[in-house]
Amino acid sequence: MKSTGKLLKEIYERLYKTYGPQHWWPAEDPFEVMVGAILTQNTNWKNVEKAIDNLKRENLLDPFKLQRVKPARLARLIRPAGYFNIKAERLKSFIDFFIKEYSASVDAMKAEKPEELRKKLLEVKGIGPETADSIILYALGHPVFVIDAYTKRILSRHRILDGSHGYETYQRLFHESLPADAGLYNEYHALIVRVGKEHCRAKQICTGCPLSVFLP
DNA sequence: GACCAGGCACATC
DNA sequence: GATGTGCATGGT
Repeated sequence: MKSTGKLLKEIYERLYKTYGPQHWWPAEDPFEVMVGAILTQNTNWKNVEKAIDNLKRENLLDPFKLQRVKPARLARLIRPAGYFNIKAERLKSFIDFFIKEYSASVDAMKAEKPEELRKKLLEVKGIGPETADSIILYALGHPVFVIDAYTKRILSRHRILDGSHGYETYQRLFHESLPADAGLYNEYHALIVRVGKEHCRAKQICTGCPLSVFLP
């Protein structure tokens, strides 16, 4: 019986050899990552890009401008990303937090200890564990592993961990199995999303999946 | 036309 | 603590 830690490392090696670097997060700067992290909740990234392009075109992709923009206008601009009313609210609540707590300074936010920052982010309405960790890893570069629906599905299908566990259980598994390396966590999560999109959708048998060699 | 996508909050049991 | 539901667009 192979240890889980070793298996997770082998899965990473195989994904990296198959797909190569994924160059995440696809954004120009940390603030754009934060906005994207909220907009991509349960939503295809292509739709998020359209919403972000709209904000850029209106020259609104800035904390202070977004704080001032009317909710109705914000919702209209992010419409392609879906759930636009609720996401407009979530963006607003995050931005209020970002300005109040860190004066909209990425460096100030980065100076916060990741565990403390995570707690604070989770108190912001509309930010759950995945969004918080996406911000901490992809916007700030701290080594925190991001768990998403694909991660759970893949671990479940490979009998590594069944689907009945909470977010932190999955995360702990990666943290205990891998070195605390932000570059590695960045690439691994991106690769999981890549293989998930191509081979591990909800109601799809994993045919031709590079991970099929690891199936029980 | 069904199904899905890089979740989260809230109600109810 | 588990389970169900609303939120919504755009691509396959």
